[in-house]
Amino acid sequence: MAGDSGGLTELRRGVLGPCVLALLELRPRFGLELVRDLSAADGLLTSDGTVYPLLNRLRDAGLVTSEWRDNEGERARRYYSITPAGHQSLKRFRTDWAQFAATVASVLDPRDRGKP
Amino acid sequence: MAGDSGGLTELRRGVLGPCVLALLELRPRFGLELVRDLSAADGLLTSDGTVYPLLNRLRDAGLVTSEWRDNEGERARRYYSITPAGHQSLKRFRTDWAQFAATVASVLDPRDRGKP
DNA sequence: TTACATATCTTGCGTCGCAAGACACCATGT
DNA sequence: ACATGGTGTCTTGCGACGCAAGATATGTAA
Repeated sequence: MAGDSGGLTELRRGVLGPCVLALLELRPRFGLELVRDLSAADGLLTSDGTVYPLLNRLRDAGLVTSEWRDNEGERARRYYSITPAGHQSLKRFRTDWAQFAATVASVLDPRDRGKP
Repeated sequence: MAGDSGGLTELRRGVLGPCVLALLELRPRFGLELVRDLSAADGLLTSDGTVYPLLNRLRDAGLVTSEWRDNEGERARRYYSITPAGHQSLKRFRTDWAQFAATVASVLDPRDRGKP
């Protein structure tokens, strides 16, 4: 159960998808690049085995598209791009997340309830 | 997949336990009372079927204790109290959560990350 | 050749929130 | 007496998803 240092793994559930969308909103990226970017972000991700199924789910949901790019002097890599539906989904998640995080913070720290 | 209004269910994973601890930190409560309190908090919880297994897990982990109280004029109810280990776990989660929420917010909303 | 890094993808597993339902108790109404 | 509805605890089956580990393929360097 406690493979990681605490229950942080469970926290990542449902967050990784939107985070991928947010990264793709800046520019298209390939799979391992996303793994590196998310790992760099305070260890949001620990294994590439998480990302490829996740990207497939996002693609099946119509939130991203993928395309092989075989530029000269580069390896052939599959690049993912966000779709308009992905933009919309991300936009909605941003407000959902803000609300959710605020709710959790208020339960965790009831002092801030009344208001400063 | 989109049974609820978004993927909010997944967000609750790993958060409900600490939220229960935070409520028990204020005072002991019984199961259905926790259900009502968490439901009132912006729908952090939807079913009592979530809470009783969760309380068992917290008890097995030594984070809460439970005790039947049969006061006169009241129904017999099982009250849960937080333990010192529960306090410690909650304290740690508060910092973990603050860090995690900040990380997610920064990925979702990349402000001044030095990188084109 | 050997060895290692890069890159994509698959498999099996464990956790946990959820809906639905079972069971028991108590108060009230007819 | 009997039925009804609210309260309270608990169990079962399910589905979603992050993770570790491994498979495969290719490019670069010793």
